[in-house]
Amino acid sequence: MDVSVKGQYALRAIFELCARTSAEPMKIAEIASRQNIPRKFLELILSQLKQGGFLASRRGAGGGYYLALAPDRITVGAVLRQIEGPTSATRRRENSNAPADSPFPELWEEVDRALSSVLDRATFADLVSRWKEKKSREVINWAI
Amino acid sequence: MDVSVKGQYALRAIFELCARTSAEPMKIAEIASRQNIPRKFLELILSQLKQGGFLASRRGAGGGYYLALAPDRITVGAVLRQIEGPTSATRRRENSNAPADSPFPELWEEVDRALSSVLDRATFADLVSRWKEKKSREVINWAI
DNA sequence: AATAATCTCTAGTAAGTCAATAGAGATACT
DNA sequence: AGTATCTCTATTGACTTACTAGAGATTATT
Repeated sequence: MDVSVKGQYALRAIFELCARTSAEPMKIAEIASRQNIPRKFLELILSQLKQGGFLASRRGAGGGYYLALAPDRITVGAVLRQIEGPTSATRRRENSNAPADSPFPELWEEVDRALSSVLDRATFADLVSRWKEKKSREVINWAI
Repeated sequence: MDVSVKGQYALRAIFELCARTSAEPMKIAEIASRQNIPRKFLELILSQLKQGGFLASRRGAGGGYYLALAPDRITVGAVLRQIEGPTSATRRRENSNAPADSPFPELWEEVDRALSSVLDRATFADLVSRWKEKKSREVINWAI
């Protein structure tokens, strides 16, 4: 399971937007600096996320990107599929010069199911709430 | 979960050796032709699998590669780690410019556990037996 | 001992992908 | 009008991947 840097940037960008309380558009430059992502690179990524229906945007002064879906409707798996293209299992099936009766295709399907059971269940609402909870626990520890 | 072509070749090569009944060394050229793998490329792969302790070899006439471990002691996960290098989770942790308190590391650990629960449990003994079973079912269907 | 068969080792390479950058263009607000 | 912002197309340098070449080392056979 390799997540490209681009994919990680995409996840962090969406997380940033989900963690915001306000629904105001957020500037590319602000997301970039808060998440430490090269700004011009992030532009490409956000536009791809908009294509995928995860984000929407407004141009001009006061513009920026905002969520097109509620955080509990966005999963990590869906975002990665949008950014990283067709799942590896699909690609594997396409140009395989393996003997027709190899035992591996079934194994790859098992792998995909296992992966999907994690990634397609993980919504950004979950991530945000788990993250907030964790932060509050840390604060408590500091107090001790 | 991307398995490189090299990794797939490695799996197919080991599978070929595990599916053999005889313990005689098998020539690189024979594995290559039976599994449809470029011969010179396979040489590199087999030598790497030998480094990893999965295979052993004998040179000269009548030489070839043979298993260094019983099929039920070789897992798909172990082979892939040997061929593809350090697991992606490890690499991710190394050069991450993400904010320190991002929620993703935990998710990646979950992913790795899910993946490992499939790949580190899948032995080549399993693969071979499932494959033989499947082949026999096919023969029965032909007879109908 | 000679020969042939086989693995082994070091290099090299063409094509592709990845991460990032550049800069001009379109749109929206004030 | 002027400025702030997203949008689109192209380009680039570094790296990786899949593969090839060829000489060298070892073993079996005759």
